[in-house]
Amino acid sequence: MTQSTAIEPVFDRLLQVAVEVFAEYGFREATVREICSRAHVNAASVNYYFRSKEALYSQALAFAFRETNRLYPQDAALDKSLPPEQRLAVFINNFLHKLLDDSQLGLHSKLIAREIADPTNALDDIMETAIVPQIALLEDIIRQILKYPVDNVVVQRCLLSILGQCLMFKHSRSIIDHLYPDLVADAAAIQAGAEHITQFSLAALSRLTLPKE
Amino acid sequence: MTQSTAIEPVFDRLLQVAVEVFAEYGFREATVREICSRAHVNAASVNYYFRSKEALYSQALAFAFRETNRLYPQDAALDKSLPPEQRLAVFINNFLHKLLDDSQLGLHSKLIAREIADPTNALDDIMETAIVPQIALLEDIIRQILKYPVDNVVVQRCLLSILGQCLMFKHSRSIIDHLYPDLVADAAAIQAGAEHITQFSLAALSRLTLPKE
DNA sequence: AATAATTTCAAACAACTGTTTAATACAAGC
DNA sequence: GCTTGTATTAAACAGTTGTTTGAAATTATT
Repeated sequence: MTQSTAIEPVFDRLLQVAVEVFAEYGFREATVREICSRAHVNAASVNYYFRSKEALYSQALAFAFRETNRLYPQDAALDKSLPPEQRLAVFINNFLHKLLDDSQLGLHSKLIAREIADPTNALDDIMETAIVPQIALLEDIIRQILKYPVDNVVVQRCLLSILGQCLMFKHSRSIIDHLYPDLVADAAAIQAGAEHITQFSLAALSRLTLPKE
Repeated sequence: MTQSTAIEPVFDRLLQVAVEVFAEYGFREATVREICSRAHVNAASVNYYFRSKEALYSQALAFAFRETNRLYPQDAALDKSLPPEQRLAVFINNFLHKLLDDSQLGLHSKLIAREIADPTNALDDIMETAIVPQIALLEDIIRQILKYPVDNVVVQRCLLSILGQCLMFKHSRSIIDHLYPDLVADAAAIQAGAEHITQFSLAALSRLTLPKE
């Protein structure tokens, strides 16, 4: 009897290839035959090891989340002894690299971005375990930067402002590549992008702390 | 008697229904039969009036762009006699309403957002006519706000920061609905969101004008 | 080595896809 | 009337999809 945690070559190969293909084509356009072909296994293997294409997708999505958080842990951002401005810088830099990594990890985040932009039933399972904690972390950092107690809604809107700047690079990549191809050319460009978002956001946050007229 | 009937020609009905269905399901998952069924026409009509499903999609996408720009023209943002801060406020407010409109227009922008997040061949045609002018407008506004001549890259990054905050509401709607459902509840919430993004961005821009290191 | 359990495989299945076809309905013009 | 061009229709087509099947190959257990 096979469990989901069992270590089997074919099982693992299918999972990894599934992330690739689902990221490239999306759930519907990706075909079981393509996945099996790339994994060099018979076309019936998906239904043998996983129950169905949908179950494979669900597991591939969970796998992608696990991998991104394993390879880019948010340790430094979690360290509450650091000044919150620095924690924000680390968070953004980490997050952006996670999104734009050219290696296999880029595929992970591509799959995740697809799921967020066009959710399937699998998103609900992921939301609580993988997304909410990240959001809570960023919320905590923002609240510390704002210092003075502010309305929850203000914190939430600032969070969306920061997150939106980062996700822009993933969700609207087609536009960026067309308009400003140099902006995401290499690792240095990503670093520079992260620094800009950090500066932009810190500048905005520091202004919001001042009482307005 | 056929002339006095209020129903629109088959061609127009197909185009409108196509926007609906493509926005709801995406290009691949949307079926010709579903579109024809909702339009109450025979399944062969798509190939009769349009050449193919792909050609229908291309025309539906162009139609969606035309509609959004017709119903939410950027007149005020174009008015160079206004102070740039006010033009930015108008631009963002306009853009956000365009994205989050609950009416038929919401479908238009949903279709567009799909295309941007997961481009097909149809995007290239749209890019020059519909997207580039909007970008150029926003670039112009930002450059005026920054006052002092700055590197093009700085302007570009600020533009992406602002655009990203807006598009967040469209591309990551699933997350927002899950975490902060009240933030996009009604027209007032959208207005408040636009005001936040404007304040957030103006605060950041005014800080960036100061010489740093 | 013999038996049992598991894994692999080619083939078939049933449902669905976009598209084509060929017959029909219908209007306008002569 | 008839002809002509357009519009609509049901049916069929050809291809792809996820999934199932049942036999063969492989591995594990005794």
